[in-house]
Amino acid sequence: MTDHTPPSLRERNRQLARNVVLDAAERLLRVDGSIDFSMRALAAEAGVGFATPFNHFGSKNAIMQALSARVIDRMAERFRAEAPAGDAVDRVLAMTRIAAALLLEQPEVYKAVVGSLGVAGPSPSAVMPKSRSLWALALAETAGLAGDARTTLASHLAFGFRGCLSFWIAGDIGDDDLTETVRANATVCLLGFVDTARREELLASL
Amino acid sequence: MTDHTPPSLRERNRQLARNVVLDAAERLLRVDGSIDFSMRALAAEAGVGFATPFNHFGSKNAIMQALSARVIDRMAERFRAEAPAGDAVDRVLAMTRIAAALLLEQPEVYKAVVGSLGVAGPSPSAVMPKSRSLWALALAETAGLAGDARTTLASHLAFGFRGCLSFWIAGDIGDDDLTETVRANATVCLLGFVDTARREELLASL
DNA sequence: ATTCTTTTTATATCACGATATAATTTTATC
DNA sequence: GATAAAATTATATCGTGATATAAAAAGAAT
Repeated sequence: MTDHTPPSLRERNRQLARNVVLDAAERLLRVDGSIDFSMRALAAEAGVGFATPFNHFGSKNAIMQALSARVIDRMAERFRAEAPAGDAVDRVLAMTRIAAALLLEQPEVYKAVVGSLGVAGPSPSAVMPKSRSLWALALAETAGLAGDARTTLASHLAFGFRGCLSFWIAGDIGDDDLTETVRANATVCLLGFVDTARREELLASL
Repeated sequence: MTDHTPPSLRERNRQLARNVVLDAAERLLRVDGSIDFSMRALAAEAGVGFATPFNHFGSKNAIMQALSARVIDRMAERFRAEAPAGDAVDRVLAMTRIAAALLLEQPEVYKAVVGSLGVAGPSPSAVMPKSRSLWALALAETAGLAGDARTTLASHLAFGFRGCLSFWIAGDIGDDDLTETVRANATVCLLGFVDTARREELLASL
């Protein structure tokens, strides 16, 4: 599946230049706390010409979407590193905690980054497959769920999480409430797929 | 609670002018199918000065958010008109159908409108209370659910629905799949709160 | 080394969203 | 009706994202 052909020098520099731009964008988001940095400032911060970020990504929003993909990668990375014990329920709840903790490390930055996904674009954003596989990772190869719910459940965990983030970004959910909200949301999704004893426990946690 | 003081002539004209702008924005969204109309074109379409929409709403995005509120109002309006029979489960599923049908009447328009909610703004968007009360309306005064789940469930139905819309807007969910997706999502949320017989029926519908 | 191709750059230009200002019109009060 | 207050307007201006163009630099191929 993965491509093992050695990347050419051109391709290597290309990826390097892309990361230079993305890192610079993240720095500017960090200091401004908002998406309101100019493409001229970005080019200057990255140490490249004004047109280069456009050549690589096509638009400012595409840069934000590329940053979004890195956010999901970081969540999966942390989840794998932590390797939470327990069944599928425990792992999903751990994922909500890990994901929320990451977002809350730099709320303004990640609000701007994740918020860039909700806008209509010319082509599918391809973020849904990434997000779904994040939750499939939490559900993977673990007991504790009824039926073959894992495939469909991953999607709906992704939907619910995304919805929580939308309201968080809009300011309707405060930073202090995010962790609890995403945990409760995942709990509601899981509730229909666990056995009776576990169900009582989860219900009580709502 | 509601204010019954007679609106002054000033206030009446103010509301009128706001609606003139919003209607014009909706027309432009209809013909362009995207948010890429200029504020100059909007002012011309509305028959007002260039600065007037800014005076009323403050920004282009605030205009889109005002349109979003009208969308939710329309969903509630249609739900009340249809007054679906059945218990809470039936009513929630009916709401998903009604909401999706409305959005699919003008997909491009509503993608642009709803998409404007996902961006970080200076103040809370106040859309979450509206959205939550929409789902509370579907759940209201109806049997079929365990515990006092209604209050919290309304929130999580709103989260899940919002998440589905985000992926729909991003193009990851096609128009053809929206109705089924939001139905399945609400079903997952409801699954943990219904009795055994109903649960089997809902599970089979996934 | 030299050529050829691709990429990056500087520069100019465009329409846009947003704001400030002052003139004008509309509404409320006496 | 005259006057004060408030809202709306036209106009000018600013920095922005995005694009086009041609020059410069970098890499690949012979």
